[in-house]
Amino acid sequence: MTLTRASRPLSAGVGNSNDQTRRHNLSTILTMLHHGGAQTRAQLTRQSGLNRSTIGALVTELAELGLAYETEPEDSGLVGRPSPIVHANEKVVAVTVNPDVDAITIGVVGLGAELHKRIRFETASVPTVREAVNVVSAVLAGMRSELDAQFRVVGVGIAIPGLVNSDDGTVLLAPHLGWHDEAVAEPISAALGYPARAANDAGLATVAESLFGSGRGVNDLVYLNGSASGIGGGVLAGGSMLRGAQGFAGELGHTLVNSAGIRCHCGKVGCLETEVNLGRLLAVLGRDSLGLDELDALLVPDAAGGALAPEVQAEVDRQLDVLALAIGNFISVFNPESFVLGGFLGSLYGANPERLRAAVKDVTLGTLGDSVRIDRAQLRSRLLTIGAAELAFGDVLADPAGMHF
Amino acid sequence: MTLTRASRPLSAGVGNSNDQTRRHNLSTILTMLHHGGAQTRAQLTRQSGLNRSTIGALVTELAELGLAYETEPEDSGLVGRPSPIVHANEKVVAVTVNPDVDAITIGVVGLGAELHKRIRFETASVPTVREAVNVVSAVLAGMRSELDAQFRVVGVGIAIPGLVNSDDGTVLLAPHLGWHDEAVAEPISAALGYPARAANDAGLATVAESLFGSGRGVNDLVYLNGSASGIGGGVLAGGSMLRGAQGFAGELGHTLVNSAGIRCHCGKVGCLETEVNLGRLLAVLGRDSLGLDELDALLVPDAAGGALAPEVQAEVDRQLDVLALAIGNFISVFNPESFVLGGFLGSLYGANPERLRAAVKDVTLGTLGDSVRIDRAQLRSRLLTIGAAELAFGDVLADPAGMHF
DNA sequence: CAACTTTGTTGACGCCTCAAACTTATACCG
DNA sequence: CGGTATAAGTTTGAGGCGTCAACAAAGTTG
Repeated sequence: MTLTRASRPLSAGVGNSNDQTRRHNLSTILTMLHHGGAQTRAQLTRQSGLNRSTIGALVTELAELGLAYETEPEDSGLVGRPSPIVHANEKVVAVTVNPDVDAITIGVVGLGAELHKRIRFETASVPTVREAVNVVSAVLAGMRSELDAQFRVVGVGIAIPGLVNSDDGTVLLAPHLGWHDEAVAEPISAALGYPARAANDAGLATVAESLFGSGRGVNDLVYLNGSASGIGGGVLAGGSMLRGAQGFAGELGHTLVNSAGIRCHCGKVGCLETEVNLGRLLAVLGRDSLGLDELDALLVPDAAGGALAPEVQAEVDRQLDVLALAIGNFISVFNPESFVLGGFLGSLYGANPERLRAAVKDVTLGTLGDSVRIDRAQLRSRLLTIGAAELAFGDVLADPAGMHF
Repeated sequence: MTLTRASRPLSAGVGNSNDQTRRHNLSTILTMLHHGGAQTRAQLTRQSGLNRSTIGALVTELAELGLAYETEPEDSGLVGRPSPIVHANEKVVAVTVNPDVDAITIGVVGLGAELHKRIRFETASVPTVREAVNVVSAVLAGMRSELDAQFRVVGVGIAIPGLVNSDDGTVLLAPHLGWHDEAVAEPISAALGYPARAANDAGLATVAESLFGSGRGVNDLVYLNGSASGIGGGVLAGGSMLRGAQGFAGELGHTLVNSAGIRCHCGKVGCLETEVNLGRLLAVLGRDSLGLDELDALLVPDAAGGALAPEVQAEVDRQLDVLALAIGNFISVFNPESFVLGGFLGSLYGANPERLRAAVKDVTLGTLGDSVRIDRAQLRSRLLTIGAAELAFGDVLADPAGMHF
């Protein structure tokens, strides 16, 4: 069972509550198309449990709203009248913004997570909010005519490497960008003329990975991402993201793993991200910086072509053991179905999967450790763009008929 | 934002979907009465946002179902026609079972969390599942006539100090009871003839405290309970309990707090419950065992009448500092609105609240530590009984019209 | 006591989904 | 090749539910 407290008002005052039903059903169908891909009307009927007639009406309405369209039935070879295929309209797009220390990535993503376009704008130095807004404005101005002609933009999704209050799109603290207590969604929205939302990048990555990557169909998963700037994460619990009171939940890099460790920039001692750390890996590898593919080539046995140097192996194993401690904690706390490891954590895992699995079993109660899956992230470079788009799509998906373009 | 994946079938095949609406609304109103206490129809109308007429119809239906009743309006002194007061029917009850090492507590709790009856049956030794079932059967047989005459039993809720698969009511492991891999809900249901559900006690305590105790109105809270057998907990996230894939989420006592600590029975080293521990407190107090009220009397300054002995103070402060580390972790992970401390953790906190608050601030990022509240649990001895009842009430609350008695 | 205010009650209305009957498009089979 | 079976889109009517508006009821205020 799921204990839930009384939900807030059913219908916000005005309007017939059958509208609510309709809205909910439209939302469900569009979400099925967006997350599950194109499907026949017959499949939608079966999956939703709704009536044939109702699906017909709903699909027609979605088509009229320009959010979906139908194509000729495929030659399925099955007996019976063929059912037309319903697609979420990939021309309905979200603009995504992903500011980083050395670049700002801007994307255009359609329903169904179709990546139409992506532009990486390299910056000379770490951008300020104002600079980021200017870059985004400029890039979008450049493709305005194309955007207007070919697509319908429903909103902007912004993925921030830091603590974001996702209710109002304000950045509380993004250490590596040097942003703190600044409104981000609002100026971007004002500059572009589209509604904008911002959220933590790792949380968005979790969403993306759970919907379109390794976590497909999983309802309880923990995503851990390792980047040069630390470890971020996100938790999907019972099918929905853990937000927390202000939307700051999921700072998994600041879990205690070593009481004798060093002090983290967060003020605590022995945080996961001070112990499991790209910098330390680079140090034993004798490198300054490294792309993810290069890292894989150096660490993953198959790719590395033989055994690792002893000091590298030792550091890898140490980091894996520490990671296992943290994962053990998360298992006790969340009891997830699976873990998804992204960024350099994926490479680290790839370097010695058995060691991590065994270490995790060591630190979990009874048989709990056996049932939990550990996977590498799948979405790679598209991850954040797709996650940010999901943020922007939230409103259309929740109320397809309520959108006014 | 709240990203949620496509919800499962809207209507489970059969029936008009207006039924769904009606069910949902009935559920909402009954839940409001149960959790929020008796209210006038006018209040229900305002809170729910539904129409006056609709509330009228819903209340009438709930009354016909025997789940609610109306009483004469109170003399409010306000202008206008007085609105009758609607009550959840407290004669609709759940039977609760709470097996412990030295006793089995059985309760009868009505809607509105009214505790009608509670019987503590002391056992000579730690009970087996079979013995527990027998005790419950015997106790219920004794009050069968009273139960049948005065109440309507909707189900049985069982609170287990251990890992429980709440889907099928099976105990995976309850270390202190010595139960493992045993069905519990099923034999009790068979013996009593009522539907039965089982869940982890700390999780149920969380529910109870969040609905009727310190956590009223809070949507994101972490509950931590300290007992002689360890530390359990539960997490309310976004208004619903964290369950995890198999329902084992919330084992907060097994969070790492000291890498140089001792090995816990769970296999890990330096778990919260090995460091923050009633046994250690008793040791410095020179006592063997202690009731909670006695503990308060010895630890809490006001009650203790002056300063604590230095070695006691030192141990208290050490445990508080360690607890703060764990709380710091939980803040990073859950970003809760408040913490509720029950059992001996409440006394520990009471002994030096400022120290814990200060230590928590020390280990949290930026201003996050300032906004989080720390409270002692309120429900005390009624806690588990009310929590277990909530488990049994789940079905009626979710679908008031669907119950067949 | 009349005016005012709030709330319960009743019946008309619109909307939604469903079920059933009908139509269409395909495969299967002799 | 034509008839039958099957699956699915389409059309139509029915039933249920919540809203709204008008009216009735039951208090307070001046």
